[in-house]
Amino acid sequence: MSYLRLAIPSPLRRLFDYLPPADCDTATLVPGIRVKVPFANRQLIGVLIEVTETTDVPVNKLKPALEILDSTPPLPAHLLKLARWSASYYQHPAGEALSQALPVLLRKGEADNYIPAMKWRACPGASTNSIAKNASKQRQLLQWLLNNPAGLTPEQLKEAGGTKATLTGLQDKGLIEQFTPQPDEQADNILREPPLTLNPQQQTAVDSLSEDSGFRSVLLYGITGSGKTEVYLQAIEAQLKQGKQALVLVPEIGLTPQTVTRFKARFNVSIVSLHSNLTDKQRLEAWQQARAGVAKIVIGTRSAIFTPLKHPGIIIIDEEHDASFKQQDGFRYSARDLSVMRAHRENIPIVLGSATPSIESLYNVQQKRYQWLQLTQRAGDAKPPAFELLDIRQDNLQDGLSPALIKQIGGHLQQGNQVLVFINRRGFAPSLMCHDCGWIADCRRCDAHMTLHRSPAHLHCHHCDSQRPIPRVCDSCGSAELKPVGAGTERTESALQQLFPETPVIRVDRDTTQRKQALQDIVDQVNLGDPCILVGTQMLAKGHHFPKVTLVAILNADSGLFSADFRGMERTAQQILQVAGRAGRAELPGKVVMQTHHADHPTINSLINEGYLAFAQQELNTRNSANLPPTINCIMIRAEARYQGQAERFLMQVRQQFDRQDGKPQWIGPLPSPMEKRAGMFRAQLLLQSHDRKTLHGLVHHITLQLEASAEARKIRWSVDVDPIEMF
DNA sequence: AGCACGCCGACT
DNA sequence: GTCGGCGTGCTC
Repeated sequence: MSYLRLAIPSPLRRLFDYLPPADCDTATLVPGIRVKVPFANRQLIGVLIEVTETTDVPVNKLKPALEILDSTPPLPAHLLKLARWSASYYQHPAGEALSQALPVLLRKGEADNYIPAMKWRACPGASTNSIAKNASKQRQLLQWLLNNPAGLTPEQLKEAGGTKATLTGLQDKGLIEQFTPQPDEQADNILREPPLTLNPQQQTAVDSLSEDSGFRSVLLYGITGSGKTEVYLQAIEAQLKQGKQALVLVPEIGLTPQTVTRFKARFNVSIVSLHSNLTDKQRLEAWQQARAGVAKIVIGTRSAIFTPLKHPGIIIIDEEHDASFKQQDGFRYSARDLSVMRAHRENIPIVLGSATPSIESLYNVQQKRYQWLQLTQRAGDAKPPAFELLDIRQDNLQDGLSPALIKQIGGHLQQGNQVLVFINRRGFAPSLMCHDCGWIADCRRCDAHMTLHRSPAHLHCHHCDSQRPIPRVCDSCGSAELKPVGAGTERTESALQQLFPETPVIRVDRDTTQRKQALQDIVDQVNLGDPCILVGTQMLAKGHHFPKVTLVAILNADSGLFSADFRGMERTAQQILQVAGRAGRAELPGKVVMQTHHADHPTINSLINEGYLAFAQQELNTRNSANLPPTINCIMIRAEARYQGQAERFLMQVRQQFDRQDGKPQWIGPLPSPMEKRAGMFRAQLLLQSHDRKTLHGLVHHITLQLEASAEARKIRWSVDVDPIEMF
């Protein structure tokens, strides 16, 4: 008798055996296919791990599977293996990890039958001359098709302004036709526009990535404006010429239409972008096109790491330091680290690119695990920005702005330039305080103050999203003297608008860019070039170029300096350089002014005087001597529970049960999380560290299996975070 | 994680 | 009377 051993999407860390469905020839079943099964009182989609002849479960407990959903596995064998490996590395139940590697529709049991989409192309010998002069739409569309001999999808034509009527019109004239693209067909001209000329450093990088020597992991350090993207494009070009595909991962906010446009402008091949507002159906189709080899370039965020490629050629991780490559809940994998593993297994090169590489990746270079490539020259005559630390200890700040800064902003505006003001806080003010008794409006579900918003007016907790009206009087003493304390983007915006009434002040944060096109409209408006002040958060720091900005002001440069998280310093440095990178492009020299209470802080000074690499080396030394990652391996066990102390007590029991007291691995905690109460739950954490990864992982594997079986552990929510990047 | 079962409080 | 709050148990 044969049994089906399946991975089921449930939090249980084991496989489940089933009887084959009636009249099923088990000899034809391949690992990786999906099987619909009854599980408790519902139906789930499992993935076949193996067909076995034995089972440890009493045979009368086995249920028959309901349906075999695939004849061939949706996920190719090597990705199935990668997904299983990552489940074990990140200590997550295999069934859930496997399920997350599939597009949503396949998880739900949808058929995996890929019908290649028909494309349009111009008929041989077609020319715009045979179109009537007044049929400008048809003329335009035919010209566009003539420029794209590889053909265009109906979606692409719609984007270009093609309607059903224009297409049928052209088809009736025998000028265009529909055809089924062949997956492996090689476009004659891969390039749509000629590549840019490379400087020697870029050339070295492209050459190194194009040589045909299989797996290589490369850290590409490229300062802002040094042309990293051009290196990516030409490295991809080399792969496309060999009929291979490229996978490009970008941070969550990096996947903008402009990013994709740049790739589409360069290449005459099918490019799919797995952005967040695709429907599940579109996502599945894009995934299938990549697997079939039709889509030559796949651009996506973290989850795109499991996209199958028929002819893998290269993987690129842009802004590799970005935290969004690590999933922060559930299956806590790092797409960046997994992609190195994937490239290794597929024997292809991988590029990790950044102007501010993570300390881990720099360490990997020093350990000779990654190859080092650098781009240190800016294109054209662009000069790096000049930094100034503005000591605000003695200053009377006006809505968070020092007099010296206001003066400088005025100066740059007067010269007809633009100013960017960076403040990493949304809302009007981070708190609302009673002037008479000191009471502060707090969130009822979190250990946090409520943020005051003015448009629309309300109190908002940025940790649990709860909202309430602004109280008219103090909760504690009844006084009406409630004062906003501190400044966020809204307050900075209104203060600057009052100071510079003639100049448009444009706020860019999550609240002003909710509408789909909003950010793009702002970028377009700013790049018209008229003087203006941009006020914004993170959003301003990534990806967008503002050539006319000559002054970047960072209002709270200190914010991450004394963070509870040891990565605070690294984050701060990366953020400063990211924002600074917005200024001083092209012919206009840029200046970065940072307001600080710690103008003599040695780390900040070394960052701005000696540069990022010198800073990073110091940081790495500090980490090394303090026994912190990346020189040591970490696993965090977190817990959250309804009552105070409950999570901490639970973790204390875990430690007592599993700490062998021999000092390896090292236990730190349990401790309440830095914000103990969040969204109504009390949280605690227990950290395990060791230089010996095998021992560490072995112990935690043992712990998770024990916890899963324990009745005590079922009363609270616990999770395991391997290689955590947020320490709370 | 879901989902059902089951046992107590406040509603039409 | 019963609707629904969440503790407990189970998943081949």
